[in-house]
Amino acid sequence: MSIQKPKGTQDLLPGEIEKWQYVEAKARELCKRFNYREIRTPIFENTELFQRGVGETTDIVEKEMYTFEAKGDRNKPLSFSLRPEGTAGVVRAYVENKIYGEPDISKLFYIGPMFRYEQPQAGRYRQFHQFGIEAFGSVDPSIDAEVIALGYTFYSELGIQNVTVDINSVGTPACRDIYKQKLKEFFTPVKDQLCSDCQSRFDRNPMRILDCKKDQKLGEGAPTILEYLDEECTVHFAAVQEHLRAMNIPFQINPRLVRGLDYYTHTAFEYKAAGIGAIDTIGGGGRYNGLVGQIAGGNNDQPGVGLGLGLERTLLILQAQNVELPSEKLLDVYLIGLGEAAEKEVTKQLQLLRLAGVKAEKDYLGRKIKAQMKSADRYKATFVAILGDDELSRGEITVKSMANGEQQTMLLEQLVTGMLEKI
RNA sequence: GCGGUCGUGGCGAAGUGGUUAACGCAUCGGUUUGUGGAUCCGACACUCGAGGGUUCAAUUCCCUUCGAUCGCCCCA
Repeated sequence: MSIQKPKGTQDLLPGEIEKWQYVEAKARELCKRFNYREIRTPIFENTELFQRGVGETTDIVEKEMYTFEAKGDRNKPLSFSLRPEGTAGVVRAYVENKIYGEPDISKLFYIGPMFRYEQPQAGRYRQFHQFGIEAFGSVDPSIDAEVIALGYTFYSELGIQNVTVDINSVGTPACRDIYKQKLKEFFTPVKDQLCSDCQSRFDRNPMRILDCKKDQKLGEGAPTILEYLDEECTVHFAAVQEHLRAMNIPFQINPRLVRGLDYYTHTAFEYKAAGIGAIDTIGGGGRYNGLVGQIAGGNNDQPGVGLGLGLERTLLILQAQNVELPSEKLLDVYLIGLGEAAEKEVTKQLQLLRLAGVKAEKDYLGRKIKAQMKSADRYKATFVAILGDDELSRGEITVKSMANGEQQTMLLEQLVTGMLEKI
């Protein structure tokens, strides 16, 4: 058996990659309009960064990281991990490069691969790609709303329909502690009836029980976090909604929305769309006040808010909704040379055309003219230019339109300018 | 980590315990000695994911393994 790609990874081949390029170009262009600037951070980081940043007890850190040892000191080898998400690395770079020292708030975006050791299924891979943004330095609710709006705009400008935005406030750690206590009290009488997963969630993270599909009924009537938000959190959450309404971003409040990463405070949100098997979340994010300080080691704490969107999921939804992405034609002109002298001239003209910006191609398999015509047709070339000995001797070339079959003769020396006019 | 389904040429897809593994698409060649998208003709799998077992005989039965896919958990 020849070597195969690792499970859960994929080769993006010509034919498919154009869609990726289009989607990524959309992301970059959108970020320009919203004034977010690109940042590229390493694909692996010290394992500790993710342990501290993502959260020691999250599934991601507990069982989904690709961690490896590297040479360090004899006694203390270094432990690195492939990044399972984008925020921790960006926060690290923000702190390490003292970007907080700049006068304005920092608005950054990234596009790149992430890695999680999980069982693949529809819309889930071990190497997947995210487009994400992070805004550091402001607690203003309008920036929460801006982040949500950027993600929503991304989907809508790609032509994706029926994306819903769920938002919630997960408060501060202080209100969350009170709420978790109340939640435990609520579930205590029925604790034995909870599923085994939820039994363990009861102690570790009771908020997750509300997410459980099996225990929906038991969770009915449970208190919501919104009832336990303090004054500041309530005001912030209301203001985020105001700004969303002002921007005409549709949303719904989902008090049961809990995210899988520990670092969120205040705003949490998810984008959902149907069409990828059992998966409906295509992106999400939230505010993470305190995370920067935690990663910086207590100094230079700065508030932040961001999002991460799954690119595979975006493409799957585009496919599910039959969205046609604009595609570029491959060739303007296909050159056919008949005979040795003509072929040499074709090589010369090919280069001249390419230098002039014309997408041009020729045959490299020694095929007959008919086969070359077919090849030109497959490439969807707009024109075919045929050069035989007789044309060559007159210093001319025959140019044929593949759309209507019309042919005309051009002077060889005018081929480049002629093609530039036609395309 | 657990469970379901699947694995035949570039792609799609039949098939059977036994000396030629259908068919369709695509490709290549010819019909048209310099012209595509139509028709017709022809070519194209020492081989049925890999390894092992049962058998006189296995692509077809059994086991293992790898992979794909879908789902659970969780998430992008």
